[in-house]
Amino acid sequence: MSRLPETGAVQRLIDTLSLSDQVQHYLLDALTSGRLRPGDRINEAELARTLGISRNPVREAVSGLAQRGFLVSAPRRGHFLRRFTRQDVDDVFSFRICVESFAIRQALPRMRRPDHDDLARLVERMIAAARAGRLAELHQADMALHRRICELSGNRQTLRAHEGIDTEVQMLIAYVDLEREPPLHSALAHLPVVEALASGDVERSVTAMQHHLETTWAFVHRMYGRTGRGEPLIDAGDVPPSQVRRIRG
Amino acid sequence: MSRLPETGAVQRLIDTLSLSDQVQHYLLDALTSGRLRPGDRINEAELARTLGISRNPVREAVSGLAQRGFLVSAPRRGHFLRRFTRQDVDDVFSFRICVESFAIRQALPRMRRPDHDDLARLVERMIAAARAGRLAELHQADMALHRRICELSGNRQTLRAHEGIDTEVQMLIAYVDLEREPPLHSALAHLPVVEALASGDVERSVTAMQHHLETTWAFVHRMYGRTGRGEPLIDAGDVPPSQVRRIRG
DNA sequence: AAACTGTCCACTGTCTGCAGTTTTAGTATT
DNA sequence: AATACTAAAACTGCAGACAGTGGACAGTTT
Repeated sequence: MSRLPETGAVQRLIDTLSLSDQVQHYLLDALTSGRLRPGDRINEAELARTLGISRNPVREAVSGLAQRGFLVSAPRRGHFLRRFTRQDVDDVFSFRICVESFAIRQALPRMRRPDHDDLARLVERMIAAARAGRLAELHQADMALHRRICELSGNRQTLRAHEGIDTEVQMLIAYVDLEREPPLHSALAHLPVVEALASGDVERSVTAMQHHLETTWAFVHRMYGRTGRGEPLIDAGDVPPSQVRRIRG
Repeated sequence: MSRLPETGAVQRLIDTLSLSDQVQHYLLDALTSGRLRPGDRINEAELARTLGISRNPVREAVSGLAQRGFLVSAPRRGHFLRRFTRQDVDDVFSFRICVESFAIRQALPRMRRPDHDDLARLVERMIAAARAGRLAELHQADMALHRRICELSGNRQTLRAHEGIDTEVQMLIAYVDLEREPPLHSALAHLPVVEALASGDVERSVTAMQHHLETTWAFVHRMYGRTGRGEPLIDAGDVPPSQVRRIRG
C-alpha cells in the first residue's frame, strides 16, 4: 500500500479540524445563537453521545471555552453557560470602544484604496441585506466589518481581544432575543464610520465609531434588568443554580 | 460536629485544584520563567511521566494554553512554545498602553484613599526590593501594581485582557534574559504614575503611565532582532523547526 | 413541620489502550 | 559521500472504562 505523496497535503485540507475544534465551534454556535441559555449546564457525556464521539474531545473543547471565559466551571459539578448582568454589558461595551478605537488609530495610517473599498462593500451588503430583510446576513456583515478593521490594524493582540469581545457580544444579544435596532438603521449607522475612515481623519473616525458603538450599547443595555452597577463586584452572576448554598445562620 | 460557618471558604482552600489546572500553572511558570524556550516542543507523554500522571490532564492544560495563544499547535505534530518577533513586541506593548490607559480612566474616579495607599505601598516595596537587590520581589511587585490598577477599574474585560498581556510580556522578557533597566530606575519609574493618580488628574495619570510603558517597551524592543514591522503578516514566527518540509521533486 | 442522616444515581476527573501519522534511524543506491 | 528509500520508533488523537464526588430523595429524629 504505497502511500501517495499528496496524501499528507490532501489530508490537511480535509481533516483540518480536530474533533475538539469541531466541538468547540459547535458549542460556540450554540452559545452565540442562543440555543444554549445562561445558566444551562453542559453535560459532557450526553454531548459526547449526541455527537457520537468519546468524552475526551468534548472535555478539551469545554475546558477551553471555560478558560476563555465563555463558560464558568464549578469543580466536580460541571460547566455552565455564564449569566450576564448589566455590569457585564457595560464592561464589554466600554472595553469594546477602547479596543476598536485603538484599532482605528493603528489601521487608518496603513489603509490603502482597496481596503477602503472593502469596507464600503461591506456596508453596501449590510444595507442591501437590511432592505431585503435578511437579518442573518446583516448581522454577519456587521461583524465582518468590525473584525476587518481590527485585522487592518495589523495588531494581533487587538485582533485577539476583539475576537473575545465579539463572541461575548453575540452571547449578550443572543439570549435576550431583542427587538434590536431597526435593521436599516443598524446598517446605515456604519456609513459615517466608513466615510470618516475614507476621509483619512483619525479623530473623526474614532468619534464616529464611538458614537456607533454607544448607540448599540444603549440598545443592549436597555435589555438588561437592574443588576447593579453599584453592586459589589462579587462574581455573583456566575453561580450555578444550586450553588446558592445556605450559609447557616 | 457542627460545621463552622466558614466551611465553604476552608473547603475552597483545601480541595486541591484539578490536575489540569496544576499542570497549567506548572507550564505557565516554565513559560514565563524562561525554563522553556521559544520553539521548544511540549511532549505530552514525557510531561505526563515526569509529573506522574496520565496524559489526559496534560492534554487539557496544553490545549488550553494553545487556545489562549501561549503555545502554537501543529496538528498531529504537537504543541510548541511561540517564537516572538519584533512585531510581537510592538503589538503587545502598544496594546498594553491602550488597555492600561483605559484602566486608569475607569479606575481613578472609583479610587478612594485606601486604594491610593495600596499603590503607594507597592511602589515602596519595589524601591526597597530594588535597593536590596531582590529582583524577584521587584518584578513581582511591579506586576502587582499594574494588575491592581486594572482591578480597580472594576472592568472584568480589562482585567482579563491584562492577564493575557501580562503573561505574554513575561514570556517576552523571560527568554531574552536581558540586562534590563537598572532595578532602582525601574522601581522609581512607577512613582510618577502613582503620584499622578493620587492627584486625581486623569490625563496626567494616563500620560505618566504611557511614558512609563514606552520606556519599558523601548528596553524590550532593543532586545529583538530586526524582524520587520513591514514584513507580511504571515504567522511566520510560529512554524516549528522541521516544518520546513521538502517539496518533493 | 423542619432538620438531619443515609442511600442511590449521575457525572466529572482520571487512567489505560489502540490506531494512524509523523519523525527518525538505518539501508540501499547512484 | 550524498541522496533516495524503507522500516522502526515515537507521538498525537481518540475511545472506552473506572473510581470518587456531589446532588437528590426518602426515611428518621427532634
